[in-house]
Amino acid sequence: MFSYKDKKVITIGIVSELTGLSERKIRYYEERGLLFPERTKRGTRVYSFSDVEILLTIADKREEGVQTCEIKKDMMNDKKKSDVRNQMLRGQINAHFNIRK
Amino acid sequence: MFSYKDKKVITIGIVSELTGLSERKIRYYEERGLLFPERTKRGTRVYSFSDVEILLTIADKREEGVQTCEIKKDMMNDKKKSDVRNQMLRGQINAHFNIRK
DNA sequence: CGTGTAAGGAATTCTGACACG
DNA sequence: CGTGTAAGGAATTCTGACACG
Repeated sequence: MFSYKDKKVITIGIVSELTGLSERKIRYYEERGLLFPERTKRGTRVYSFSDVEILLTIADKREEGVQTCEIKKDMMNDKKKSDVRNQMLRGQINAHFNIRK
Repeated sequence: MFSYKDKKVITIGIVSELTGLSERKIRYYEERGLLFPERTKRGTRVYSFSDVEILLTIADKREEGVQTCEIKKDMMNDKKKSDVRNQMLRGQINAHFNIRK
């Protein structure tokens, strides 16, 4: 359920190299609620590979001129869809096991 | 072929938290040739999740009193074995495709 | 709105060395 | 051999703000 992909261990400097985005931009997108890094004890932001992927998506949309609030809506929608998908999957699994019972 | 697990993106402070090992130990095990972090442009060491796993293995062995050179030999052996395994697998795949041809 | 930058402080990382054993 | 520590410097990260637009 929890893989390396979601483990928050990458500091902002590395994320900046990985994405080509300035630290300013990365912090700003967080401020806008587009991603949620964790913090180390001392307050340094740490990101996951998933966060890096999100940032790359944001970078693409920004290049197209899409505003951060629009990007956020899109991401919420994608999340909803995948939530629905997960619910359906769970339903199917339940159905499967009910038949077998 | 190349996954998040092998991507070198974690700085030594985070690795230290993740493994419970002091930075001194982590650098020393590198000096002994047990793992090979990369460096950022500015010279900071960066590690992968694989490196973190290696360090946890080292920590276990060190607790048992095994010396670093012994640990290194073991790791070389394990590597050889998995190399052999990979060769065998490749052989099987080739055989499979030869039959189909 | 989105992003750059200068500012000052606090925490990080690096290397080479001394210490103990 | 394996690890701690103090030392000094260089690079990182953080926040709040001013700037432009």
